[in-house]
Amino acid sequence: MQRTNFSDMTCSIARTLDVVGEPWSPLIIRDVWVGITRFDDIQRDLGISRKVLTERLQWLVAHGVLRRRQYSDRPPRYEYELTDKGDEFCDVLMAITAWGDRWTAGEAGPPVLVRHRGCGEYVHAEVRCSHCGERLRATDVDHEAGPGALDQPEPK
Amino acid sequence: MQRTNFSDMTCSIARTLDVVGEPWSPLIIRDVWVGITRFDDIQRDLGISRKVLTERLQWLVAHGVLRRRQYSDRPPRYEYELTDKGDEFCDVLMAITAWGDRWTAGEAGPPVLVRHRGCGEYVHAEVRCSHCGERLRATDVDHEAGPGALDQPEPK
DNA sequence: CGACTGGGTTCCTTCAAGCAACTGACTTAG
DNA sequence: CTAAGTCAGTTGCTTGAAGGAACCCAGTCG
Repeated sequence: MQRTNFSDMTCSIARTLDVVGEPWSPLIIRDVWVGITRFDDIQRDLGISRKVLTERLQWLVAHGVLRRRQYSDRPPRYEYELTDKGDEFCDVLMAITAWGDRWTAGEAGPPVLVRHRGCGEYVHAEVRCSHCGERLRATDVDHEAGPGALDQPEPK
Repeated sequence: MQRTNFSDMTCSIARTLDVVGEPWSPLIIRDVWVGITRFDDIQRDLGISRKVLTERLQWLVAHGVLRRRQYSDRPPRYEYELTDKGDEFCDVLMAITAWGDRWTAGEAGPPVLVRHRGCGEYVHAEVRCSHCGERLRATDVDHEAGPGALDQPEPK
């Protein structure tokens, strides 16, 4: 874990990054999401050291993002699956994918296409207002202190 | 920067995390977004070491997420602002905020409320389909190899 | 029994973050 | 003019996390 304790910050972004703020965790969650759920398969797919994968998986399980599911009794064998908490983190992954497709894919184009089962099209994630449904851009919103804020008047 | 070269991976998530995959960069971008744009103000707000802040800022400028803007000629003084690339990363930050509000805020509730200028309500980011506008959840999409994929048949 | 699979664990090295002090450019007040 | 203050870094050292490689254990199967 990072040395700075981001979970102590009064900021949802920082607290989230405390759980998934290094690169491997989002990639592991992504792998589990697309069906790569076993230790060796994840390790092979990501090229991550077994030690770090073990630690990340334990961390993500401890933080309720993943859970282990036994898929074999003899011998006892486990795979990982997303919890609801992990499921909803995929919103973030989709937003990251959309940004990455736009700014890091270069000439080759996106490595992965996202097809929406509902409409059948290749789509990307759009961030929209939960109330009126309009596109939410950086300049469309104001930040105000919420109930969980400290007594600081400044937005964080 | 991390030792693993995530930019070499054929994966938009990994390439994005190569640029912003440690906790400080998203927090710095968030600060600049909400108007905390000067070195000392960012440093004070985040409690980050001056050394790391310098490095992160230089990195983000080099990767086109931030740019420096001179706000004083005598003495020469700079502040940081979002590029278009950085602007669009705020979509990711809004998705992170929504997830964090839901899963990390606890009893206190969200520290920051997001008010949509368009409809005036306190809202959160919803990830929706760019084509039909429906909510996009983890189980609503399929991943398929795209033009930038290697010759692997597996989704990444 | 040996080979293999699955899922780790251990040890050592390297690198990035944290801390504290320092630096340089510039301005302003006494 | 000098000293103090602001701004934006830079430097040196320590510490913790990641990477790499080897190793380990439990269990199954031929």
